[in-house]
Amino acid sequence: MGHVQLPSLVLDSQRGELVEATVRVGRGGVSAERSIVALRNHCEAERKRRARINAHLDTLRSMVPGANKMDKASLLSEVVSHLQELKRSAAEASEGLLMPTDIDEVRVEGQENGLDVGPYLIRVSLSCDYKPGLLSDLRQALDSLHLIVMKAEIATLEGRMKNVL
Amino acid sequence: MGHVQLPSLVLDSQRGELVEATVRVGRGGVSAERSIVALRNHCEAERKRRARINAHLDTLRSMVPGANKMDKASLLSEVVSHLQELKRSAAEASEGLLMPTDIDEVRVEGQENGLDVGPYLIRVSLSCDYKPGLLSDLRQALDSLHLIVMKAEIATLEGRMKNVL
DNA sequence: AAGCACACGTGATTC
DNA sequence: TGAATCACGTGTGCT
Repeated sequence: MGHVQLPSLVLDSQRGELVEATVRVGRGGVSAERSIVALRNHCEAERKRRARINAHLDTLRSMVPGANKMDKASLLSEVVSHLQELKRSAAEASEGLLMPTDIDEVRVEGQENGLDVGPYLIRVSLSCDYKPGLLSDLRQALDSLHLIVMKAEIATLEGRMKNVL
Repeated sequence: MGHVQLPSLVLDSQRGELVEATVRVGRGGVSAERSIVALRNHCEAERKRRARINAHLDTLRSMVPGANKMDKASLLSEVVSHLQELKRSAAEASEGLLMPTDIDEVRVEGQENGLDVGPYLIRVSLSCDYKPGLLSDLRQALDSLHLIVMKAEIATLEGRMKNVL
């Protein structure tokens, strides 16, 4: 297991000086073979490794909108979220480009919240020819159904409208 | 600086047992104050922290296509690449309207109508982070300028909004 | 003081 | 064998 055991070398007590620990186990000096220089290489390599990792971590911080000055764990968590979000919106953006079409469509994907009654989420997407006042009509219909719109994406293209709520 | 210095406590040599190092510096035992339990809490907290980070790292591994069994640095590098790639494809997925994703922008392309005064057409496109009430603010601004909106295209994507009038 | 977060040096493991 | 990666315990600083 990874413990501190039989420290054959001790570092400094002053300025990064490596000192041989006076340890004699059984026969002759097993330690202090040529290790001092090897150890230096080792821990310097490790430092370089940490630098690489932290560098990538920093570039991630710069790419994620609000993630500046977040601790390492939260940053990674945020990166995961953003990655999911981008994958999702990328998928449905390429699908939204096939702007459906000549036919009008209303699709409802609901997902229960765990409670039999009470709040649950549905996702409705509709696309049709746009006409003035359509949005307020939609809003009225939503209100009459006691639905609260959490997030809306509206796109109009060439007189067609797609609406994802 | 962060070195190993004057180890007042030594761990195990066997099964996670904490042993006081017989160190007497000058006057009386400065070490072994209340440290044993505090140290336990400390290193256990640190272990939990590492667990969180590595957990997120693992979920990242599962999300990135070919990044299974990559070392930590390469994984993060790959995550950066994929994040850029997704941002790019998400941006150009909005196709006809290529949303300038990073910077806010207001562009006005005016074209005279032939008359020096009187009605003329302008085409304004703006993109910025979306916030509630932004649309009505925009409408108010337009009204105060005595502008009539002939045609509007509105698209929202990932909290960004593009607006062509 | 008491908690968290980070960088460090080092033992173990793998190729 | 060295080189490279990881997990660990610890020192240190910030709050």
